[in-house]
Amino acid sequence: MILNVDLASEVPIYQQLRDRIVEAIADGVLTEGSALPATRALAADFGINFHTVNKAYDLLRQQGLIRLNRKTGAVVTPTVADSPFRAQWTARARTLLAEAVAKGLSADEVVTTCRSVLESFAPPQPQDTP
Amino acid sequence: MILNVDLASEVPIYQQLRDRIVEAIADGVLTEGSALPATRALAADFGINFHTVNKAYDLLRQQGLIRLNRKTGAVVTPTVADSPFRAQWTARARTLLAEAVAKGLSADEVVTTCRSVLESFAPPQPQDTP
DNA sequence: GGTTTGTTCTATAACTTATAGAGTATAGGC
DNA sequence: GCCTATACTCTATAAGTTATAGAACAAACC
Repeated sequence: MILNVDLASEVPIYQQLRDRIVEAIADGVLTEGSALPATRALAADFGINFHTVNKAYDLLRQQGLIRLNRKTGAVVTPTVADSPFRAQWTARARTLLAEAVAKGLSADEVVTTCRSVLESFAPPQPQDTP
Repeated sequence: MILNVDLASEVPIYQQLRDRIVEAIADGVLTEGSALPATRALAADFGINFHTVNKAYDLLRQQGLIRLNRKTGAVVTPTVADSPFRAQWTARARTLLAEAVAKGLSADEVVTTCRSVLESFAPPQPQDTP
């Protein structure tokens, strides 16, 4: 798993880590049951402090995307989008979509962009294709 | 114009203000040439410091959505989504969309939600409908 | 028992958020 | 032309956030 984190960015490192892991889950790179690297190992990889990785993992745990175990480490868990999540997600989407529209993009352009991003996710897990 | 800002939220006030104004522009509540309230007046409305409003306006100016003048105040300007904006917007959309997919929403559900949010924007300016 | 892993605690420097007051520029009235 | 109202601009400051750091603890596993 390759997580692209920019240490020079103004976006907090723990947030970038969280975002990249969420994207990896959406991508299907990380599937249910996949183990994430140990906090100390991942921190060493990026040359950052393990507390920073800890914070990213903690956000993911709060969101219900991973489970943390003493020895097992962080494991991706199956999740269901509940009603509060949907409402909060829609509110955030509203802001992002508004930004595109305010900058003059048409609704169709925006939908097309979203669809193409979504298509780049989750390559259907290899099934028997006779 | 009613801007719904939550002073108790963990989201910075200036960011909420910016987001609500962007949404008002997308909504068509604020159109090209519309004047925003004066910083001190808006600050007084919310019972916050005018510097905080200033920061929100400054973000909008950096994004090219409004223009600031000494006596005229803040005015909504026509904008065009350039290539860097599109790229950066798509990257942000990727993170948000990934979150929905990671939480188990289907691509279709997500597209439908986006489309319905987009439809709630920009009631097409009243034209002659014979 | 020792290793590996997450968890917790305290501490600290640099940056961000929000507030505050004084200063400066411009439009319009006298 | 000068004055005043208005609102942007600069500097300062307190509180909170981000990232780092070291030390220690707890549980699972070999």
